[in-house]
Amino acid sequence: MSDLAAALDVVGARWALLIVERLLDGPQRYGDLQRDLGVPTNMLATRLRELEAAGVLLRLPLRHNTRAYALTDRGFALREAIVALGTWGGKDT
Amino acid sequence: MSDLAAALDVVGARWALLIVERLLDGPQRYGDLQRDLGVPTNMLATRLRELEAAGVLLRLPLRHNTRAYALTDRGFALREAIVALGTWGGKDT
DNA sequence: CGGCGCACTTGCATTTTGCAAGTGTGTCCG
DNA sequence: CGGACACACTTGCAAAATGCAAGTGCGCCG
Repeated sequence: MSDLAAALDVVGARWALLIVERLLDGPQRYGDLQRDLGVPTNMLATRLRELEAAGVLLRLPLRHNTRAYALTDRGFALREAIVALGTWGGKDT
Repeated sequence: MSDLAAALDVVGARWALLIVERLLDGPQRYGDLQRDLGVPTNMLATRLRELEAAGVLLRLPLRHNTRAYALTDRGFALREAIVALGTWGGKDT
């Protein structure tokens, strides 16, 4: 399996890279991600579980039933790829 | 819609980036892509149509019922993003 | 102790993906 | 001339992913 295929296995699913992009700005709570990205709640829950299992992000308990999601080092390492893709998507030519 | 979302709209579908990666090495024929990537034939046909419509690649007729697929400039511009993702995917830490 | 906000889960409908088999067409071999 | 073949797909259907809407559990605040 190529390196690219390995990467897509982790962050190739729908919404995954958008979630990571949002977390590049710092930890976010579930409701924030949901409202900012417009992602369906069940998909968000599923992706957060997968990305946590993949070591891309982790859960920070805040209060009782409130927590934040933050990128790990591995997660922050996606910044270059995300910036490159964003740059490409922004060019209309 | 963010730049990243715009990019994923074009190359976010399954197999799309793998097809583009393969074409970075130069034009390839349908059967080559199919065998090299192991992508189902109906998905390959669909993706090639979408990527052509998006201006990422184009069809080069070779002979009778033989053609090659080659990246456009817009397609080659994905190289940086693909390399970045591949690098990320290759790191085990 | 009753209602609220937050972080989810659950139950389907819809869409996407995948497998396997079939189609059309031009070339090659006899 | 005719039949087998390679190539580039298409088609039919099953399985999996995605999406919508409503529901659940649980501390907290009044």
